[in-house]
Amino acid sequence: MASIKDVAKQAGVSVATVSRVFSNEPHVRSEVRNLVLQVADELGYRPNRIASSLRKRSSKVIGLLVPDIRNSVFVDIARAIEDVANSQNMSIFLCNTDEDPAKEQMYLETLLDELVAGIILAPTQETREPFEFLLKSGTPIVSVDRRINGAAIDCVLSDNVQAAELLTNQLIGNGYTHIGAVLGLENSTTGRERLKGFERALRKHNIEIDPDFVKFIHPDEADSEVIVSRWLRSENCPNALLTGNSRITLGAINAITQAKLSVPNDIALAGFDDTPWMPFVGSGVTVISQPTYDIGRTAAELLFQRMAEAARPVREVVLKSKLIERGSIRTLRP
Amino acid sequence: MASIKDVAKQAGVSVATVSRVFSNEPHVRSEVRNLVLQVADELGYRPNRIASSLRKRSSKVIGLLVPDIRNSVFVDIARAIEDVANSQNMSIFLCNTDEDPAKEQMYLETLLDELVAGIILAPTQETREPFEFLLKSGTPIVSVDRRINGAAIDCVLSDNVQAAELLTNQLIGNGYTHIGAVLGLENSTTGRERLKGFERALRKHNIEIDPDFVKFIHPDEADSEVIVSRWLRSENCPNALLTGNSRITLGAINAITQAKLSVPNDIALAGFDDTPWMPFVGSGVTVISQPTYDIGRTAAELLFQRMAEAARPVREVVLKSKLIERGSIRTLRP
DNA sequence: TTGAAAGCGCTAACAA
DNA sequence: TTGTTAGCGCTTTCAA
Repeated sequence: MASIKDVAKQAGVSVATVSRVFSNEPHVRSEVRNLVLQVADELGYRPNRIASSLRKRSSKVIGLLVPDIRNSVFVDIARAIEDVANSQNMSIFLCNTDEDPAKEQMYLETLLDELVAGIILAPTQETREPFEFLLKSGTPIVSVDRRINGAAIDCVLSDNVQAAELLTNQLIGNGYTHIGAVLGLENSTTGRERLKGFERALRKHNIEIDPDFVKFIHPDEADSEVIVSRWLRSENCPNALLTGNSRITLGAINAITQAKLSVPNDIALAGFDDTPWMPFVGSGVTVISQPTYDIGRTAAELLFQRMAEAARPVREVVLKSKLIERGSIRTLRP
Repeated sequence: MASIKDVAKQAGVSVATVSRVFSNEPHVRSEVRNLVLQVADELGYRPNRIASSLRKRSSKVIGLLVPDIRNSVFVDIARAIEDVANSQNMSIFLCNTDEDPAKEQMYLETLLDELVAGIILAPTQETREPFEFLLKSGTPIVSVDRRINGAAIDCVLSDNVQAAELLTNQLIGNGYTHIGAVLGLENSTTGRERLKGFERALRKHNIEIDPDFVKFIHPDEADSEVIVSRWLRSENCPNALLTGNSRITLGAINAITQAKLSVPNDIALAGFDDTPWMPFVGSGVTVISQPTYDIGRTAAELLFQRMAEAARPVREVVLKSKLIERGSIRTLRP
């Protein structure tokens, strides 16, 4: 593998000049630049990114931490970030935290050891304390989907409170008052804010909030199925369900199907997150569609802006979700 | 940030000794080792991975190239690889190629520039030639889901021919003879092998193969919808569909729904790739379930084995898919 | 079992 | 506009 020295020697210039050519620095005679480029091409030279990173104390890589890339929201966000990074000739480290603070911490430390140029994360916790070492490191950070309270970092998320209220109103408007909510973990922004929206809608309509009808779970099919199955077997069973993400929705549908019940005849369903298949399960599921790709793209753009200018004012971008009405809520006759 | 020098000075040993401690080399007195560890802890020292990579000419990162992480197969594979990598204290670079050889080439070069320890890729092409530079680099490589012909590299895929034959037989066995196949790109292993299985099944049952009923597309909803819509409007319309992945399946369902037709009454459907939602679209979709997570895990394991022993014999692992019968094929009365 | 020292390939300050 | 040179932080001979 040819190094910068080989190119310099072969072209009869110094290594500094070769470095300047490949860093697109202006002060190089175009004659010299062309010669260097030609020689580099002949030798098959490519700059060693690791050496460059060591010297500059920053790599051309950004770290991405998500709970689980298999979640439709996070895979869209990841794809968007990768697209933006790619356009800037940068790569991304993919890290799944599984909502586990210890795993998250381990990954963050590794990312710092790798001298990443920046980090985008969906934090597993909302308090500032576990991220203190990260913030102190000075590495540019953007949080997505969730906030870190009291941390002056850029943040991109969707309007969870409003969205949950919208979804709940959709149920209430169709005559439902016994609504069970199955949400993601309570100590995350999304879980908490969606609860807030849910409760706000109920309160505005003077519907009593039954604490048994609100469950926070590890946001996947399995736990969702367990909770919903239990509800379906109980005497005091909700007649409508609010689900906190697409996997929770699927778990709920599974439980309903296994109980030989059907949506929307026996129970109404309104969920978070649109996916390509939501139109086709049953008679379609009414959902909140988050602008997932835009969230990722915006987060990446904010990160690059911060990398370019560390002192710029911190921004929090809240993107609008929209309600997509389909066939999972029938109107209840009073 | 404390460096190895700081630790050495503070502990009264040489940097070599500190290096040995953190590389878990045996020849260090345990007394000295403990002292170094303690001092390192006090100073908050963590080895700089970039410096280590430069010196060792190999990083603790493996590159992963997939067509699109949003594809359910590849996201599972990616997750599995990440799990294995994580257990070895390594990170992964995520790269989406979009089935574009130029993008793939660009990423591969970047990965080499980053001195990755290994690469796992689902190649966009089957010929050896575009990967010549990669093979020459000596970087450990494993291909997943697809082969590179004539390249002596480890490879993990599923039994595409058999699976396609199984799926086609399922349709034929229920009385269908006008079967349209919508498959992924022809120049990939999966596309080609699945066609082979499809044709073999037809041939064994003496059913004529209509070339108009075989389409290779960019494997996503949009193109699938276009093809299937066109078929549905034509006079010579298939009465059953074989779809090459979950997104193609979704596109087909979309086209069928828009044509006011239904599965399985008007048209039968059998597809590749099981997803959590396949049981719930319509009366469930009969599919081939590939062992996606296992494919990824196996690929990562082969890669680590090759990293440990460059000269070991090349392995090709073919994992079994299974047919999952659901409600998308009704039996045709003759 | 330990240390001294060379050097991985690059960037950037400084000098010319 | 170009070159010289000193490291970035680590690993790895080689010698002790």
